[in-house]
Amino acid sequence: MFTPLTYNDVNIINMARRERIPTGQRDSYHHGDLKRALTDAALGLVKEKGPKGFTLREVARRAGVSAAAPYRHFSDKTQLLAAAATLGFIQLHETLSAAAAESADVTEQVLGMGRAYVRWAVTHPDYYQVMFGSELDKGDNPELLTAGLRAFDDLLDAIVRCQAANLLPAGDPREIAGPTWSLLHGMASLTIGTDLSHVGISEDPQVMAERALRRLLFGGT
Amino acid sequence: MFTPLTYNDVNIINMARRERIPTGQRDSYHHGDLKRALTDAALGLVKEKGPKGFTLREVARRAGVSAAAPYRHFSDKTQLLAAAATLGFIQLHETLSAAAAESADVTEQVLGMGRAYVRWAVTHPDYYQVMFGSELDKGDNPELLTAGLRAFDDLLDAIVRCQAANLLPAGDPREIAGPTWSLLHGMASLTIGTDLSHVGISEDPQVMAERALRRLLFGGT
DNA sequence: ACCTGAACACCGTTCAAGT
DNA sequence: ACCTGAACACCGTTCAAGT
Repeated sequence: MFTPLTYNDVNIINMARRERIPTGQRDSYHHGDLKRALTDAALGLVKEKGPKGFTLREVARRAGVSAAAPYRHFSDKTQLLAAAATLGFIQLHETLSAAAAESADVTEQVLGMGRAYVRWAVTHPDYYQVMFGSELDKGDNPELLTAGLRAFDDLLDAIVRCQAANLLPAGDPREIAGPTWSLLHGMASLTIGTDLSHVGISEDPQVMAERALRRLLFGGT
Repeated sequence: MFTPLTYNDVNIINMARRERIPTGQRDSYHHGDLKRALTDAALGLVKEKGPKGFTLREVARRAGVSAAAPYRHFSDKTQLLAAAATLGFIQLHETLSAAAAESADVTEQVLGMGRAYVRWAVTHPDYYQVMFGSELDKGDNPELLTAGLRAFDDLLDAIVRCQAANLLPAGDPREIAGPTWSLLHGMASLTIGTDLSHVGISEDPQVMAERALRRLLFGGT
């Protein structure tokens, strides 16, 4: 709605949807899709060891390729990480829009998206850390930026629907989306880092998020 | 109030308050305080290059010592980073308690703390990233954990004062502190990562934080 | 008790050379 | 056009040896 799909998005989305080709079935990548194999391996490595244990050489090893090969497809380590983060944002976007589609009540749509946001984050902590914790230069990577914008647009759309129903004050929806996203991101990130539990807060982040959203947006009790 | 000072805290706090001794003035650390010199160098390095460019060998170099020397004082790189993060939490705590002391109105105290929180975070992005972004095992480092708890207690105390004044619902203050901290942390962290501006939100995070806190806590408009 | 020197097993990145 | 091999300048960490 706010950011139309670009040609690159379509590529990325196709990339995400194409079925996985087991890497062992090819004896050579000369005619295969090494770029894809590398992002796949990167995703697996992030899932296994977290963004901290992510190594370009190990990714190359898993793809069955020399340490120098990735440089034909990514200018450096960060760009490969950015590709992984991009796929994460696409998954998050799909999760959010699916959550919004689950109810006809616009209020319940925002709340459901809030729950879905923290649920996805805490069940995919490694992706989430790559997406937000790795000081990726989003300005440096248009595909990553667009994928992030699409996820944000889900939130924005839900807010606009509430405004249209007079359940939220009219005006620039981003003024509402900013604090909303901050709340969700903060909860997700503090939960993943176990900071909340260290401080004696053990509540389910999903119910915590819903309660807080109710107060923040609709003045609920 | 919730977590009394331990012996270690006192050490850390003294460490933070002691005046800096220029490292060049000693020809040998055999009788000096290498541990202190290392944390000083670490702080400087974090400030210059961010947590990503933080290197144990470079820290040792700056302290004028061999690459192996730090291992007499820190079991590994993470523990030195944790020492830096600990000093960050002490600074944050001092900032927050100072902010709370600026007003007699308890409502204004929480709002002022909120503003102070995001202000400190965005003016010390490198510290903030070390404190929250570097997957430091807080359970692994009691001094870090305690320093973090002390900062959190500032928030908790302010909330308790509002409860006592019947401006917030009675009950476990942590149920209110959780979402509050999440909101502030989310705003700080998205601002530092420039995610908010990428999404078209350019509002001053301090005024954004105050407005959102008003709504979240006091049902303000 | 505290530090150095040298070593080990890794990194990210570059570049000539191969096919 | 795409990949390899070898090299470079780094890391974190360990450990015998020095003072």
